[in-house]
Amino acid sequence: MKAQNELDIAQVSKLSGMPASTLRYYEERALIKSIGREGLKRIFPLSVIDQLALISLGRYAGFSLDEIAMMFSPNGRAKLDRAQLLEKADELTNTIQQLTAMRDGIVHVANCPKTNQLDCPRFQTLVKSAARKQLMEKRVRKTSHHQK
Amino acid sequence: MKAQNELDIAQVSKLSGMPASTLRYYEERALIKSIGREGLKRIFPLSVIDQLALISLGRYAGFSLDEIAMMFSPNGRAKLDRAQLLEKADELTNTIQQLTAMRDGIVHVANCPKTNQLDCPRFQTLVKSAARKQLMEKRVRKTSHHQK
DNA sequence: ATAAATCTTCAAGTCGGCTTGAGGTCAAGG
DNA sequence: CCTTGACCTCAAGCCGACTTGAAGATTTAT
Repeated sequence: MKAQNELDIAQVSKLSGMPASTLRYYEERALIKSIGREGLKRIFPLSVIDQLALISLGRYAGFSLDEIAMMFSPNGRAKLDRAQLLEKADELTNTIQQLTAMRDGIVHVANCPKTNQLDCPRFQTLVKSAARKQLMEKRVRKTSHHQK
Repeated sequence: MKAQNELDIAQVSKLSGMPASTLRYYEERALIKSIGREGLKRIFPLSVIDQLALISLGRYAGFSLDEIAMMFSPNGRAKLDRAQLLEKADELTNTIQQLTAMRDGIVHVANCPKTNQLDCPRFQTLVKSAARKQLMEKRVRKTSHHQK
């Protein structure tokens, strides 16, 4: 007895690609809201799909769930703050630059004729700049760039 | 009674910028090796500084400690495998591209005149491609691009 | 009517990379 | 000789974002 613009958790899960456990967790964290219950079962509005896509995007861009939560107004519409967005963009630019330097260094080392890479001056530079950045930025990188 | 090319943990900590607890942890994980003890106290060879820089670099590039451990031969010299390095470089290239797309999208949204960003077609595209990537790659991104 | 499927809650577990804290040991300085 | 302080060990805790599992409720299909 569900309206055609309402979804149960299984449908949301299928449409969004997220497991039901994640959806419950997100609701607990107030990132999404179910519109009611049918018996015990949550009913979500169709709009939750867009919200979830936005959440994916935010996560992907490096926002924490707390940050994302703050981007939704109490009524559930997105309220993306321009300054905040540009700040995030800047952070991404930094990260991109560093990763680029890193990648170029790695490629160089892979092709470097020196038998012991530690002796390659360019490698040393790379190592040192990475170390310096770690110190300066106290960057907490738990990044894993591998998929598998 | 320490030779001039040997360091205690406090000196290593100061030179590397890493807390002593991290150094002990790295030794436990067999990433570094102390060369002996003076009483209870660990003595490290000077070369540990280079190794730690290399470890920083590796972490920064997204290697896990396990991966890094495998990059050191039993004698402690780095043995960087060319194929492995190039693979890492490829991963970085992917990450860089995605982050770049993300940043450009964010900047666009920040400047987009539409009042409700969800209505911006470009934003929708961005959101969708992010969602698609998450599904396809099952990328486990615990990345946090923020410092603080 | 009853069994199977699907949902519910809540607590606890997982992962990686450390940090923290309690309690113990040891070398040097006063 | 004795205190101080730098070091030690080992176990436990922390973080974020979920996942897992047990036990119960409800709906749906037979």
